[in-house]
Amino acid sequence: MRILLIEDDTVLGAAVRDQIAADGRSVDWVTRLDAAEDALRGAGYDLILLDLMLPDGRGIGFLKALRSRGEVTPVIVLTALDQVTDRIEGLNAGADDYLVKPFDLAELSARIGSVARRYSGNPNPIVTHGALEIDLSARSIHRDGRPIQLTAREWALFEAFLSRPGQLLSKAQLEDKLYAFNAEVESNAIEVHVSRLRKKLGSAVIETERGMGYRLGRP
Amino acid sequence: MRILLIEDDTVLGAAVRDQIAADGRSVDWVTRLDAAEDALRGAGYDLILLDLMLPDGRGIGFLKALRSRGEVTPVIVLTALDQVTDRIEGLNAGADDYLVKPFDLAELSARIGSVARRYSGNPNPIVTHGALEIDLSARSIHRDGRPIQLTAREWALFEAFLSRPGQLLSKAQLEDKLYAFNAEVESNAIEVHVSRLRKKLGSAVIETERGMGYRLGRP
DNA sequence: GCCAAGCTGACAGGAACCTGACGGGCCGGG
DNA sequence: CCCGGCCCGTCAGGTTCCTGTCAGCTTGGC
Repeated sequence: MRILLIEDDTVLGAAVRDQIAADGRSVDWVTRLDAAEDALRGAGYDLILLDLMLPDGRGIGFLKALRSRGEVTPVIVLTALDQVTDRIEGLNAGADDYLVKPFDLAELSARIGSVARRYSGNPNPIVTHGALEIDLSARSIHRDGRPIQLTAREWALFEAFLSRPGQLLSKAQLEDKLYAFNAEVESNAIEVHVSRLRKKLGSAVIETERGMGYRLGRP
Repeated sequence: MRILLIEDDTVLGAAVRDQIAADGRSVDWVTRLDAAEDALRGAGYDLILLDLMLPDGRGIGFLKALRSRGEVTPVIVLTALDQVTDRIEGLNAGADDYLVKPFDLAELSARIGSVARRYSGNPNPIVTHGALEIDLSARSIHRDGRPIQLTAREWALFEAFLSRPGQLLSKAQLEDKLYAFNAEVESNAIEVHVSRLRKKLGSAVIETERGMGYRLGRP
């Protein structure tokens, strides 16, 4: 498993690099986006850790450019706590996960392990859930051979359920996953997204635990 | 930490089970894949030890099926097949580690500890009470592999008993736990909820101390 | 047998949830 | 620069089903 770390803070970068190495994974560390471009040209990375605040450009634009040219390598964004809008923007741009600085290195290892399990090893990482066929790396879903298109928010929501099958997730937890911690969603946005997901995926996929939250139903 | 051991060799199985128990971890041991399926339906395992040669099917297929339905529980494969192709196959199928028989039991402990540390980020504490398996974070209860659905209030009540096993809880204490301080409950709401809980969980779970209150019965 | 305490089926009110509709914001094309 | 399409948060009206209350019954102590 090869990881590309894009981080200009030398202290944090070194700590992250050492942590990844201690987990037995291979890591390349660059501090600038142009260096990252060069590294990616060599290809072969399984995961990108991307800091959003860099000296020579905005990480968001880099991520968007990456996705727009069809790059599917999973990206975990590292962002400072106060950049709330960045976080939402990053999700729309195609990030797979977030870590808000300052983050626990053990947490980083867990997230990397999670991504690694989902994407690596298996050359064709198709997950099935009932009649649904889910390709996590391509972010596509099929049912009966027919493709189902999800929007960014819908995918993020569905992924939250997929990563913890059977787990009960409260609306507050889902809001934390979809939005910044303190981003106030003063309405029933989660309910609406669940409703839209059910319409696309089938009503039995997500179950409601009234008063407590939602969970992914057993296939 | 709950571990599911899938191993048909009774001598080796017993040795492994005893070793894990000696390490202070909880083990369930099954000898067939269909029994493993049943055990997993109850969910809540933190690690699976999987023998690849079993009487009722190939372990590889089992592991692939597990991963294809989104199960992320780490798996350590136990195999006598000391061949490169089998190792590669096992890892591609989603195994996290493997041990080639005959293996040293201390080595097994070390691998388990390693996996436990790596995945300690997503704890899934399972409490058992008699035939009930309770996952507090997922808010799910299983009995004989079958799920039991509780409402929000019923959970709050049951949690109050679980957090103080064997201790007598008066109705006033339970009311404080279930409702806001000044919420006036002028009726037998607690009695009603206890009744509903007993109907779902079994009548022996909660005992009545006439004139005093309720307590969680001995399993 | 009598009374207090607890149990449980039934029910109505309302909190929680669902969903169709709408408009603002963003983006790409013309 | 304008226009159309899409995504997404908000809102309102309808629906579901949780839950407190009550009444009648059972249980247990004396």
